[in-house]
Amino acid sequence: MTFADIILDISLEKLDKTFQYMIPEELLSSVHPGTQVVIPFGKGSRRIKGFVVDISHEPKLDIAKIKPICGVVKDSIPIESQLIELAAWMKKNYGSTMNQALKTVIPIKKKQSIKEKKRVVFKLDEKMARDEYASLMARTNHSVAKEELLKALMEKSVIDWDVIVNDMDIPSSIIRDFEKKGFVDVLSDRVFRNPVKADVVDRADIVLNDDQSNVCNRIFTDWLNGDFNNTYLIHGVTGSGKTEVYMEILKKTLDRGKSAIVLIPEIALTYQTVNRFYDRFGDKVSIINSRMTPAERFDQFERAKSGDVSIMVGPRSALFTPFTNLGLIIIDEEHESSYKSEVAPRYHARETAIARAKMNDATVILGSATPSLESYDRAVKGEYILLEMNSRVMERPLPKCEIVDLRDELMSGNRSILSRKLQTAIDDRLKKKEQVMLFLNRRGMMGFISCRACGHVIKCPHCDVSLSLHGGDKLRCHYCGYETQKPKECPECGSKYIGGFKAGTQKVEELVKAQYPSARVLRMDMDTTKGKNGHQDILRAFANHEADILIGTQMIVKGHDFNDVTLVGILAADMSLNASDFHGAERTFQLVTQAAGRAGRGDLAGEVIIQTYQPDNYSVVAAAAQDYKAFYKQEIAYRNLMDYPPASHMLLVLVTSTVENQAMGQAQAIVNLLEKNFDGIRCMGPGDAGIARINDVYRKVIYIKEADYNRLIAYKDQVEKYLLESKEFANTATWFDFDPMSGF
DNA sequence: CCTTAACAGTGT
DNA sequence: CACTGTTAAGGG
Repeated sequence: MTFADIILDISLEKLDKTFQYMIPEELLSSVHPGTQVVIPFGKGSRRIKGFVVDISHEPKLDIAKIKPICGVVKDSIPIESQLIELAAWMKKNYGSTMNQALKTVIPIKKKQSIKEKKRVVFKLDEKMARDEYASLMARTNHSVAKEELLKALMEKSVIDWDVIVNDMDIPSSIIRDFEKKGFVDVLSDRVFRNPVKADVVDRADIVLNDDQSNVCNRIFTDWLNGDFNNTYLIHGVTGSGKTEVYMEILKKTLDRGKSAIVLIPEIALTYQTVNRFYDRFGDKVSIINSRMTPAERFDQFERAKSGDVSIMVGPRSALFTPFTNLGLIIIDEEHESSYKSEVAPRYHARETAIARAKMNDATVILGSATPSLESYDRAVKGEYILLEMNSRVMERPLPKCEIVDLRDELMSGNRSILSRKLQTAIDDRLKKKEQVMLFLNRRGMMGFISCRACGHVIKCPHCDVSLSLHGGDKLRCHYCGYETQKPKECPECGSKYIGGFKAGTQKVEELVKAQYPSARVLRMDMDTTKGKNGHQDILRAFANHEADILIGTQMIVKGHDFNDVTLVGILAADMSLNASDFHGAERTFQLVTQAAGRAGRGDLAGEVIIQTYQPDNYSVVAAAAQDYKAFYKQEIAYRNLMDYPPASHMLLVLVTSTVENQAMGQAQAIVNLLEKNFDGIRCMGPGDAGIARINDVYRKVIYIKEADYNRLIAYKDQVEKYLLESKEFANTATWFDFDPMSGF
């Protein structure tokens, strides 16, 4: 016996529960998640349409109460079907409940968001109306409400639904009654919030350079040959003009009568970026962002569904724009970790975009100056089509990069955060009235230990990632749980200058202000950007040259072009390098490359100074040379050697509990279960998570490496099944993350 | 969401 | 009593 969970109207918040129906034998093959079906509903078993969201074999209630599905709706498959299918795919591939997946994919209409304005139109002529009124009054006990409504309609033949229900205090059932009797029609027109008004500036004058037109031509040729469902990776150096390429391809997509989704990292979703799309495509473009209310976002999706707009620009969640004729998905800055969801289902926008594109025979374009290793590897293997753009627009030269060895600074007695080289360079720029950006990468720093004399970093002997400091004197590996005492002196050179690297943007700001009292300094980090537009205000102030030096974290790397910036200082490239997960080198390369790309955007040539304790590290060297291929070669060798993604896939299982040994017990039980059931499985852990305790909730992690993604799914399914059955560690919560992007 | 059933209210 | 209006619950 097979059953289907069916949802009636997904977008309605109050009706978001599913109803179970039986699938008749003959429909078994045609019913799957996403299918639209006709079902008998309610007491009279009236026929209504619904969507299948899940298939199961156990009845949830008395089998006698379960009705069978009447049939499958064949023609005109609505967009919801597709999105539900996508949700089912996400559930399977990333692990979550079907409900979580559905909520990710389809925004719920909140009660207050009555975006429909209904009008009641009177259909009776004067004579009929008077007759009806007379017969109503002639009744021994006439209905006051009906009388009132009839009278009102005789005076004014069109009345807003809201006015009748709220102001006149007449129940909606009476209007429905009138409608059934044919007295009135209920019409509804849609009013959308926040419609974009913009004029198209036809910029026919834009001429693409050779690289740019080669990329466009390649894709257009494929399209001409009817070859739409490809994934392209555009690898273009910083400043190579990827956006113009996107514009051309978008235009062609619209010409084909198709719609497009453009994903941009939230942090780059500034007024400036979005304006470029408005300028080119006017009100065919809509955007969504995280500051919008759910109702506003819902409206933008509705506009897309109705064909009102054809291009949706937004962060990860814009991927689920309900376009019925999707032809193109662009993911800009493809390597950004914000494309990975932090909540279940922990989907990656890249994979999910490819899955959605497959359903629509659509094209996916990934763009980056520093592609993720996963993507580049797939491009090298031919899974994606690699398109390179090596020249910068206007032939601007790449900035001059210099690596400064911080160990030398220490040896010469300079204990400052700023190297002597950087200090003189800043002096020089201040004199010339040019601008300086100082970049401090603090994220992902989880208390690694390094030697300030020789730069040696203490690593796990089993996992080759940095060990983290715990409780002052213990070092621990976040992957396998390996633990050791913190050494008193450097095991390499014997120096006693060994410890954590402690410096925040605030400290740097103080220092810079003290050293350059005449300079105007701006700081940009989590603290200074709390306000609604804090972000933009600071960037705008800096762009207007209201400050000479901008100090910040990753935030300053994206968004704006500052023409007067001729010096970029990267204070400690090691910070991200030694984050305790295997992405360290990749992230460092990306950050240094992107930060360096900020210099020399205008007419003046740029200079970049990279400070590091590990000047020979390939990620620093390659970034300084803006040489992605060299970096890729080194890094992929490391990943292959250690069997980290993309060489293999990884599944992270996180077990949390307020009781530490509950969490540990559950985690151990999961490992035991998997090792018993799957021969040769490679489980690491359980160990403490990177942050071992948050708000008194203990966090234990298990990592599993496996080349075959489907086997990882099988492991997850096995664990999920066990979790449903076992009650031994009831006080714990467990979730999964496939190919995690950040440490835990 | 829509339907229904049960309950409260009203005029004669 | 006959009928209408109101409200809350149920739907598989």
